Amino acid sequence: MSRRDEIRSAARKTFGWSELLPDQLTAMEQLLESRDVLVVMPTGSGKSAIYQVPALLRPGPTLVVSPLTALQRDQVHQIAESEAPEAVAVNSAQRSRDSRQAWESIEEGDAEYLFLSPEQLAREDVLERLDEVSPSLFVVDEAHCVSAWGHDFRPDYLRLSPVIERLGHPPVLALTATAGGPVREDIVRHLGMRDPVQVITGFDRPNLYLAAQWFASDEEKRQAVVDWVAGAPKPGLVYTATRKDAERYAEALGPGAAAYHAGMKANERKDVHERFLADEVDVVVATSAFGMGIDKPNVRFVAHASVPESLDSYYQQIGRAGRDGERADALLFFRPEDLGLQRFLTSRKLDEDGVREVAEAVREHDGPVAPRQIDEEVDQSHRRVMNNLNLLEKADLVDVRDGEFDYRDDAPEDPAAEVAEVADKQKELDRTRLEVMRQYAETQSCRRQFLLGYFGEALDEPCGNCDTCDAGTAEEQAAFADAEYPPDAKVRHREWGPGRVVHREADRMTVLFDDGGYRTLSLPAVEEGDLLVEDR
DNA sequence: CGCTGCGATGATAGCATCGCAGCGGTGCCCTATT
Repeated sequence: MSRRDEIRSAARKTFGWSELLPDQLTAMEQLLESRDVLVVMPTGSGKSAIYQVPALLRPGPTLVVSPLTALQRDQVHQIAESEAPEAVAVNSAQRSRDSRQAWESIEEGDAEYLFLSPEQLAREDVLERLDEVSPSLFVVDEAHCVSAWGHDFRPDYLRLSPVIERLGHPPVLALTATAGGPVREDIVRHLGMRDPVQVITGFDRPNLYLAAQWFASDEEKRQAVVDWVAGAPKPGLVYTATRKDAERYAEALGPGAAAYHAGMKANERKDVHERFLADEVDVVVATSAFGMGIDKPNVRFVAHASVPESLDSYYQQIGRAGRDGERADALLFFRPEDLGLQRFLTSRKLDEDGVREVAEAVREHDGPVAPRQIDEEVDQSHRRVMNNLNLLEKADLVDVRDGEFDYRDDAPEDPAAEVAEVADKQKELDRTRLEVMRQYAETQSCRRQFLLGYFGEALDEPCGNCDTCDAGTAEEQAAFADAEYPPDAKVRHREWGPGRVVHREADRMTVLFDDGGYRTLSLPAVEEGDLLVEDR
């Protein structure tokens, strides 16, 4: 039996899937060839199947790293409803007895799928148990979290690579619905994926009507959001930047609307979530806390009452609309002042004293030392220690082998200058990502071309299903987009070096540079100063 | 970065303006109390 037949047969017998998409099949096949695979596919297109089936055909258990315990629970239940072998999770949200039983099932070979958070993988006792059971597949679900959260919010996401190595580098599968170029590179680098096969399906969601409205005053914007949502087909989602706004808008929208944010009690959040899925709540007004793992087909709009911090987040959030393929609206209510809040939220202040303290602790060990050990020695929160360790690694001040840190002999005693440089670079990238978000909001050209260009996908003609196409400005702008600098074209800048074209508009273009983030260049200046050459 | 709320000030009777401090998002985890 050929490998493909083997896969198809297992999919049919165990899960009852009579057909697999070509991309699914390709990814599964590569995993069985022991290749690392990065998959970027829309939610609802069967990403989970990509590990669920090959797991059956490889000898050991499959480890799935998942960011939320709620997601883990859902996945365990979903697998329990199929004919597949048992799935279990180990986390702090369940009774310790359940976790103990989960380990036993895995160790005895009864369970095939094990769900863990990255934080679990920072524990020595967990790693020792994993050593014993030798996972044969290492899956990172919602892999964009590596890039989105790893750099500050959940630093253990950047420490998965040593875990993978310790386990003998089983094939690594990274799954996500949203990842542009830099995010993909981040995932590959931080997971230490080896020559990964990339399976990327198109980003376009043609049934989403894209639009943005510009406001000068906060009051007008608020009124416009409320009026528009009141008249829009339901159900829908409204994203706000703050918890307070989520509550305020929910209040203004009346009884059909409910707020959702991380400041609410767990049972209230669960209740809103469930009532939304059951069509008992028309509109959820939420912060970014709402969304991951939500697969509701009939969401008719995603409105943003305030800009998110990047087009990556924006695309992720609007992607929750129109999964049924019917028309849905993605409307951004934009006010330039709102960018200030995002600037604040994404600006991480360098913890200079903390880095020094952590560096000192690492240096005091003559040989390599485990992060866990430093965590015990230094009086800082786990998150803070891990972030500071990550910074030392990024600044190249330590050698990291098998997950252990060794302060380099040739590194300066005081890490401050080197670490500041690395932190500044990250900050600059964040700043430029936000700037592209502003450009999307203010663009006169086809919004879909802009959005797809950001993800490295060229759309030859204006889409005809966005506000700038309706207004005719997209057509005017399109006339400028000659063949010279199409989206994704490689260029080289005198100062910033190599980069990729993201967007082209009348007399300016936006380029993502490997060093320097997103930059907008004036075309006359480029031509006059001979700043850019095409780089093939 | 920009909004909100507070108290002090000022000009003159019920309020207007200024300055300044505080706040703003995402979730693991595990521990000490009810």
